[in-house]
Amino acid sequence: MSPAPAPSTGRWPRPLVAVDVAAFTVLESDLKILLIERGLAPRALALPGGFVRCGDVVVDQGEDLEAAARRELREETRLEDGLIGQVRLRQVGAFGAPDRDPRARVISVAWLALVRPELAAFVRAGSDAADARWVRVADVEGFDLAFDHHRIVAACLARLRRDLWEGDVARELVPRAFTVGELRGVVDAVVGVPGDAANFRRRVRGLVEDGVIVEVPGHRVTARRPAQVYAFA
Amino acid sequence: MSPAPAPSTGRWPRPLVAVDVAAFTVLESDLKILLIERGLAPRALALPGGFVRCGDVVVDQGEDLEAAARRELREETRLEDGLIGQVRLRQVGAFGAPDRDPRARVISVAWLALVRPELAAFVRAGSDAADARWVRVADVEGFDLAFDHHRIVAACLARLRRDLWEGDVARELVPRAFTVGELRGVVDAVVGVPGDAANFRRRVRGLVEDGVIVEVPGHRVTARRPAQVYAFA
DNA sequence: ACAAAAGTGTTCTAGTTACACCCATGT
DNA sequence: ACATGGGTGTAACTAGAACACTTTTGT
Repeated sequence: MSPAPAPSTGRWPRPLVAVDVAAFTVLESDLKILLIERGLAPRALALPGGFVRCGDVVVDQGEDLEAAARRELREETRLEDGLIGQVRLRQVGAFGAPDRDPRARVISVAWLALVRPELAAFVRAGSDAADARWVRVADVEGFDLAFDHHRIVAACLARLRRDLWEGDVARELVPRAFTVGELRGVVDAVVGVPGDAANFRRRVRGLVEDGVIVEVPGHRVTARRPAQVYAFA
Repeated sequence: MSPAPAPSTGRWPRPLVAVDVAAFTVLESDLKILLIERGLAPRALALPGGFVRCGDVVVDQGEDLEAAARRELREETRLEDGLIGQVRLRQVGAFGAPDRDPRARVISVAWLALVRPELAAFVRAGSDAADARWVRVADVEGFDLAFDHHRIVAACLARLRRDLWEGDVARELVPRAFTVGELRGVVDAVVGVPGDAANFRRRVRGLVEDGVIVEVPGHRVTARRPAQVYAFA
């Protein structure tokens, strides 16, 4: 709810509040997640993230949760402001189990981010990160992640798969212009197993009829037969 | 993510972290939500909730977020521990916009709770609440709620409707034993508009065949024709 | 010519909707 | 008898899965 006895002062012990971002992309037909190697404290692989800025708490209450997530993503990946602005963030939930960070009570709000493959190439380590790299989701469980980040990744991944079709998640993982085959490749990568190409095409045709996707003049010239190019409306 | 420079001490300004619970039930064919009249500070209607206990932050990090929500619900409704234990809580999300509470930076984690009508009758105001009452959801937008609780209510309501069928939400809103008509009444109340009775029955029959619902020996004797009684498996 | 991907068509099934209808019972 | 809710039947429509098939290109 909110304070009542002790408003601004902080008579009770307060937790730290952080944001963590699970950024996904599709590269080389594989669903990948962005992990950073922490430059500080527990030197392990982790999701990009950090503490929410609270200002001085009296005249300035600081930044929004989403703004914090976007800022952390920007700082640790060195993606420019303009590029990060294109990335939409979805809140997945708060993780606040008591000893998730043994050093202090930290409650973390997890965010899901979808990054276009074109942008994904630009990420490089920044600020608190010693390294930043895209890791195959299939390989993640083999890694040793900091804190409860394995749980957070699992939750974000579930959310991503759940919202694949509704909530136009796929649109944020393909280049602006794409062929049906490319879109199918992305969806297959997210789902994990390939689906029927014919049915997929039908589904896309439905989206075209609904105006969600529009046909774009050109044709993509591939190694094989050229395909019609589309774009999200 | 987590601390690194300043772990336990709190070098940066820390926010307060609260939990708010949107508890729903169905009474008199209406979907209702539990609101309390705050006994403290901003004297307005609000969701039951309060601050997360963080222990001393060094040897004891305090309680889990869900535990905090359950505790607040128990304290402010005076429902016994055993009864509250039956209520399942689902996390809806974190609300942390900068000036949602003008007095201090407060980040609140919202929880959705479903309460059986049998239990709903037992709630009465407790601890920080001057009053506690069940309010028709349809009437809520007319009320003046504390902080951003209107937003929280909207999010929880959306979540409730979304998960109505999957994630067996309905089971937590009906008495242990129920007739098809009663179950339909609850679902209709949540959805807002009544559906087709015949199709609903068919759907329930499907659940029976799947073993989700089982037929219970007795018959309910109503004002009209007695109906078969069912229970969730 | 051949492989490979683009693109079309067809069938089967299951689920949802809408609506007509009978049944049992308390008043 | 009759209104009311319990309970059944059915036709129309829709979405999806499975799979066979043709077309177009680069090599």
